[in-house]
Amino acid sequence: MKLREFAQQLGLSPTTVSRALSGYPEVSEKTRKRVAEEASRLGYRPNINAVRLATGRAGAIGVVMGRSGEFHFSEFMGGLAERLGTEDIDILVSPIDDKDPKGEIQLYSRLAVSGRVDAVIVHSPEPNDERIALLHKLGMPFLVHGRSDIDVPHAWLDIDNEGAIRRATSHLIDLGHRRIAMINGRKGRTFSLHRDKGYRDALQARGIPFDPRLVAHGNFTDELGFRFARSFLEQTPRPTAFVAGSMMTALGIYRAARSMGLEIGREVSVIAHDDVFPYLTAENMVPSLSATRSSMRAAGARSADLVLQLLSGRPTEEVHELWPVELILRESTAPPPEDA
Amino acid sequence: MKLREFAQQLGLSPTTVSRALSGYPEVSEKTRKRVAEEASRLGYRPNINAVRLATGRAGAIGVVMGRSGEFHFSEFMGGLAERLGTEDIDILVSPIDDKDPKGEIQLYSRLAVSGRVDAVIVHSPEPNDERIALLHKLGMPFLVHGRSDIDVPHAWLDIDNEGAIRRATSHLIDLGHRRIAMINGRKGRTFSLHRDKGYRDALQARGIPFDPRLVAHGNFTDELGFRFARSFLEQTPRPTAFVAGSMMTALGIYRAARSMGLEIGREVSVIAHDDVFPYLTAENMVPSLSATRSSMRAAGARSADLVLQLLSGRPTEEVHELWPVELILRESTAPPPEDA
DNA sequence: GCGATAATTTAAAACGGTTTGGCAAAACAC
DNA sequence: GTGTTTTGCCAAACCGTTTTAAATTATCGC
Repeated sequence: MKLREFAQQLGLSPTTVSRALSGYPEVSEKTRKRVAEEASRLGYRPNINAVRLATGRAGAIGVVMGRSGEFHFSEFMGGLAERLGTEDIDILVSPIDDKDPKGEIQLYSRLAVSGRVDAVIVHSPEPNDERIALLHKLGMPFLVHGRSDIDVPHAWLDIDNEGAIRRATSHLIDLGHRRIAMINGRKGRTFSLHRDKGYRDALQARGIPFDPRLVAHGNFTDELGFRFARSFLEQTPRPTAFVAGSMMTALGIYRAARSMGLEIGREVSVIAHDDVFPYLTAENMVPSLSATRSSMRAAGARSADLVLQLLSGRPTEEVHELWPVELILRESTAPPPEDA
Repeated sequence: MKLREFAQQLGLSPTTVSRALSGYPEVSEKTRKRVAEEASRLGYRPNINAVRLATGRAGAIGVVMGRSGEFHFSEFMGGLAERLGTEDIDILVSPIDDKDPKGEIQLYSRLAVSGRVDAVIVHSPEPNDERIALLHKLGMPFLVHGRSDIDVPHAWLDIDNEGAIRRATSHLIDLGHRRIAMINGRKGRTFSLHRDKGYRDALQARGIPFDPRLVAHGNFTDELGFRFARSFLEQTPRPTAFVAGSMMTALGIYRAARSMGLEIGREVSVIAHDDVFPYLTAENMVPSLSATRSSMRAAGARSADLVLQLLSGRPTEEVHELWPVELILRESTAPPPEDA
């Protein structure tokens, strides 16, 4: 049913009906109520594409999905979708080929120009992120999940990676560890840099020299966790503790330690970052995994909120949110063995 | 820039330009080429919402995302997005609260009525799936990822769950196992039923009685894998082998076996289904995991293809695809120990 | 009860394309 | 050279809303 017919049945003009449904003040309460009732009775729904054309709004926000190791992606999306489910806003997913770094910037460009989204979310930014510069230049509203040092105003939601890793590392030092390895995320991403900084600062605060041979960067996969952990553990003296970037990395570290006959929580301590997944929990690992924790799903939900705020006019400079990260100690952390 | 202005610059009518860009035959090759060139030179792009309004097409396909344990979701989405990236079709993600089974059918209903999608993808169907009946009734094109026994024509893409599990189970029997436990997916889903059938048939073919105490159903989480495996292994006599529904389940089983001092690949054999994730690979587990394997990402990409075919008029009855599943034997499977 | 003001409602013009039906010009048959 | 097709292009109608500007009706002060 079209607006025209519907309005006719009500004995009103299309204008009034439209205003009534959109909650404009120029229509009397009585009329509004009648319109709302009849609409649900007769099942009238405005044609979404006509609305979008007329308003110039796309009614969607864009999310760019990387190709590799994005297991936290569905959690973030879940949160996003959860929050947006009640609004009339869609989520538009675009894929990006990780291997072609040029392609990504083009993709954002297309996304912005195409008018299919009202805003986009940028993930895993870099300190000087081209995408942010581009979106700002194009005037497309966007929220950064993470942060950037770039000299361009941008709204962001980030977790306190630096503080989390500083605390985790400090805790390991408190326990007596001196050789602490760090398996971090992809080089060049802001969150990796922040984590690096937290790690270094914690060491420095206790006068422990930084050893580049104990730090590795890479995607959050079980395989890299294993390979890096393995190569670190083959050094002499070997590290007595690990700080790791993800649950998958932690799985790899557990595996590596086990493959070398080392007992986690006694000979090797591990703290990893946990994004909180329903299908793999730090608490259930054996031994249970000490973790810095922050819910990816919650971040997704909040991101949706913030984007909506941006779209309804809240100034970019106001939208900065830094979330604290919990440190949860479990069995995988303990003082180093006597002989280490 | 609008079509009007663009056409004017070319000295053509909007009609001709529109046709030229859409590849209609009524326009000469020379003109078409000129239009295409100028379009990219001047950066003209049709307004997507105007196109959608005029054509009545939504230009998007819908995917409903469950809330729990959906770690394979991002892989499927990745495949989908990859294939759809080249088309002018968006992916629209809608969330569903798993706890409210009534909500899901309503969501599909809204999705279909709202006109925001041209087609939807239905996941993890049941033998008599309400959603399928609904979509058929509403005349909304849809592709089922999985299959249903329902008496309603539906296009589907499925993997041969039954055959895969039959082979896996048979292989374990060949190795000498007699007490084989099965940790399957959620009860009531077609794929779980198919796997159950494959399991039972394999047993029956060898005259091994079916023991309901060796079968469990539930979400694909590490935790459930652990709990079920643990309780099975506490039985006497205990099972000597496991067939499991997912990588996460396998992690749980590994953990359970280890927690009871049992060696996987010697005292306990395991075969799990592997959807192929970049961040967690069966080959890298210790011991490496024997698996039935089928790429979720490939299924996503192919699903996109099939949906496009449906939309361009291919009859539903023709769109049925059953994918064979590889069985890859690694270290986690071996003959049962002598004393078992 | 009248003019002024406020509260409602409406007709018509966007929004930016696609598509139908028609009309010249060019190509063809004879 | 005439009548018939075919080819290439165009004017106008249409898709279903929102929104602007104007018209109507209700309310109010006096």
